[in-house]
Amino acid sequence: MTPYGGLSAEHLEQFITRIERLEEEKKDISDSIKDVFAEAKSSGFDVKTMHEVIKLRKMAASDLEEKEYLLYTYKKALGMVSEEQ
Amino acid sequence: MTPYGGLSAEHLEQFITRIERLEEEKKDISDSIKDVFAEAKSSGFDVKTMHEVIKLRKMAASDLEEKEYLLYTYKKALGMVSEEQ
Amino acid sequence: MTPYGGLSAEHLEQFITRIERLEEEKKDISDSIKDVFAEAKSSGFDVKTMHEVIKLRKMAASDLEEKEYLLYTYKKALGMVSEEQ
Amino acid sequence: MTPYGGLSAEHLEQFITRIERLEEEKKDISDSIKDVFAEAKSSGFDVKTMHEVIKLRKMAASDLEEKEYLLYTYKKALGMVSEEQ
DNA sequence: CTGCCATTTTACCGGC
DNA sequence: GCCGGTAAAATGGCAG
Repeated sequence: MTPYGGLSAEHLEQFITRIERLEEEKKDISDSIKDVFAEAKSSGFDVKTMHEVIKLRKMAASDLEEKEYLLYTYKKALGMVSEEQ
Repeated sequence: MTPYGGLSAEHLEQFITRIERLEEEKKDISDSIKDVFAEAKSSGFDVKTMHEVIKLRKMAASDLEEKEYLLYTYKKALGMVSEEQ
Repeated sequence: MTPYGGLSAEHLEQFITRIERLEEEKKDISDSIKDVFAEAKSSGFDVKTMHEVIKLRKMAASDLEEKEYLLYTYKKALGMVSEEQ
Repeated sequence: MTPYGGLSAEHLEQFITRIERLEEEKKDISDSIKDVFAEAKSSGFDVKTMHEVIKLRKMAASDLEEKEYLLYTYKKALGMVSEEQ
């Protein structure tokens, strides 16, 4: 059944409103992040490098797992591991 | 003066940590938004159209006209508009 | 039957290699497309609008109407259409 | 100067046409890739795993560099590396 | 048919 | 103020 007739317009309005509210909150946080970068910059740190560091920290955590997983995947693809492994 | 000697390492760590914390919060909100869209979808609404509507609501009237006019110009140049349009 | 014993490893390697080769070609073409857009941009055209136009050309007439109608319905539900529209 | 007057319409047409042509080629390649996967599948290989393998092969190359780079980046952020490094 | 993943597109932000 | 690259969002496609 298509959402027309009954309360659909209010329904839609509610969803839209909730989303727009959340997007505002999200924007506030983005602004806070910007502020922190600005503060760091005025303390003498290089913003671009900080971005790199953060990005790499995010990646670093999962990298090791992935590397081990790569080996396992190869073996599996070639039928070199038993099922329960 | 370069930020070296003294408290720089801790300093940097603090900035990075604050930012990472904020980015987590931001991600939580993004997830919430996704949830709302999913809920709307399972209520029968079309997610893509909802995105369009939200975008339009955000856009100021003058911007809209500008955008529409530019698109029209391009379509005309490519023969994509009929006479009565 | 699992693909193991005999030539499976070479077999897999061949498939993977063929795919990776094709993906490279695909990437080259993507790059070419980017180049053309860049060229158009430096000739003074608006890239975003070009994307829109291309999308519209791809879309069949009936799909377009459908899409337009759906959007109109949502806007109406949200009070975003004036009477004369 | 805006691109209107003179040969702009033809100009635009040419750009659009070139792009559409390239997109067709790209689609052909995508189809070829799909074919290879289908062929592999009917030879008994698991498509999902193949995707994983390909993805990981792409990542494997750059992982090591990244890890070393992370350390370097930290040092740099703290002013612990000299300029020419 | 649904959910997931890849790609593409858009927006943002810092640098010049 | 513009350009470039970087990160997020959105769309589309594929497997299950």
